[in-house]
Amino acid sequence: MKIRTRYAPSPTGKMHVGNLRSALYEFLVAKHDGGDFMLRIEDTDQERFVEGAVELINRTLAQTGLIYDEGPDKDGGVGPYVQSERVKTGIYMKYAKELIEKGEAYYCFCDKERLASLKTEVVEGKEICMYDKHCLGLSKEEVEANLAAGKPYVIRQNIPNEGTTTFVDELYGEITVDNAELDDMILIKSDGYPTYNFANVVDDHTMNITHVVRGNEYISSSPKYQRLYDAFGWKSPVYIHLPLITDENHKKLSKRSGHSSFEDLMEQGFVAEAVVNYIALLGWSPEDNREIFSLEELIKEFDYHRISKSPAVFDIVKLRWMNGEYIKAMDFDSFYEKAEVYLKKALTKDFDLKKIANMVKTRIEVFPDIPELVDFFEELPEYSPEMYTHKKMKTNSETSLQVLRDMLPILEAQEDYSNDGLYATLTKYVEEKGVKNGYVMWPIRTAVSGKQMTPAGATEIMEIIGKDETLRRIRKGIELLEQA
RNA sequence: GGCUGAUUGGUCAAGCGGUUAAGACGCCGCCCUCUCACGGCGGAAACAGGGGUUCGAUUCCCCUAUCAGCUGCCA
Repeated sequence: MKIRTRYAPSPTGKMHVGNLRSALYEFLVAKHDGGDFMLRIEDTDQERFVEGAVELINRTLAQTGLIYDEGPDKDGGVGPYVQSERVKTGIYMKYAKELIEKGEAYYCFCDKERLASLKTEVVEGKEICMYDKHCLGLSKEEVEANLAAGKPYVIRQNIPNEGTTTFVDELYGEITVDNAELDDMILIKSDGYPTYNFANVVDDHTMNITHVVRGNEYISSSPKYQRLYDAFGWKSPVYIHLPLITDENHKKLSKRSGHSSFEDLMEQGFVAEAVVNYIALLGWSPEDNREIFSLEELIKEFDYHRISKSPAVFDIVKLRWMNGEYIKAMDFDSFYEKAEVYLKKALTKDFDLKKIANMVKTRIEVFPDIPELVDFFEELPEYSPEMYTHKKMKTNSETSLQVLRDMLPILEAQEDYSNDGLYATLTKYVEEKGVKNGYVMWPIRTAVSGKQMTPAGATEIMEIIGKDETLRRIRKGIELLEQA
């Protein structure tokens, strides 16, 4: 049988790393087996609906390559399934009534006040209560009368107080709970909309979802869902509950913890492929030690049995490393395409940007790293003469001053300001003096860059900034050292 | 509080009764080198604790601790 999975987000905002990983795994579970992946918008809570959220979800899925296979669309294309649309078909109410007839659900007319009076214990600021099945005792006539009177109602699942319920998760195995622990959850709200709890079961069944892949937070309500499947006489799907992704403090990722939505990551200069690759490895590992995977390769390698059970910390440092790997692996043209805008943030003069881009390619992890790496080309920064002192190079302000003074006339006379030409000139001096390369290179590089570290050597820098600017900067260095 | 689950270096993780307990990120050192980075080599660093079961437990069971999730007419 063909595997069918779905990503079922509620449209309440941006997609966070945890959401994205759920979507990824759902996609991979299906695609690894040649199955279908669907998108279903769970918007039965009208109050929480956020304008534009559906578009955002669609865009994120498209950017990451998680293309869904089917779903209704006005234009004849493929769109997501939308629960609020399905409500109009009356499907949820129809099934809820079927449950009532079977005695697995019942009308409840209790108002807020009565429900509030049930609340007994307060834990961590939250009141805890279990519904007392008050309305289960209503006679058929009483129910009819209430209905006829137009009294607001909800439909609740009827769960016995005895016995246990068991469901099987592919990763966690058999999980059993006492029925007494299970509240008679609301299936249909008083506004006629189904709750997520009910809609997901009806939808997963009617959409022929074979593998329900979802976050760990649903594991404790799964027994209730299992009872629903059983009540309907439906075959339950394969359950795969995913471990949580947390922040560095081991707290569930939230919008407040920042920088963890896919959108934010994109803004921070990460590439989508790297993000997908990284989160694939948060909670799953391949058989071998490989870490770099394209989506295609993930599809090939992904075996859901290897998903781990314990929560994982989202480590932005490792993501940055991985992003750097992706940048290094890019061909130059596509790299330049993305790098150009950041290069131009720091450089306005007439530089050979491609040459500079090449220097920077192995030195950045995200694109926004670029400007501060190259800004000295544009303008020589203020720097301290102490920078001329370097233990290993055996340089200090005196030797540096000497080198700069010696080199100035040579560089003034130099016509060829290509990297090779300059290098030849400098090494000639090195040989004559019988010193180490760095003894000369360090002070020159310092003078022309004003920086402790640069993405290129002295001669490459000189080639970029040209003769006039080189000489200007060297004179400035001499001046600085003379004053010191 | 109750229920459910998780627990291998700082982090991601392999391991599925017998291993010198992989690998990666990060960190440190060395090499390369016109600085830094890249690349190469090496290093420090872990089975939460206690009981069992077993000839033998990181691996299986129980207890404790810690963490997390759930405990909504949210999903």
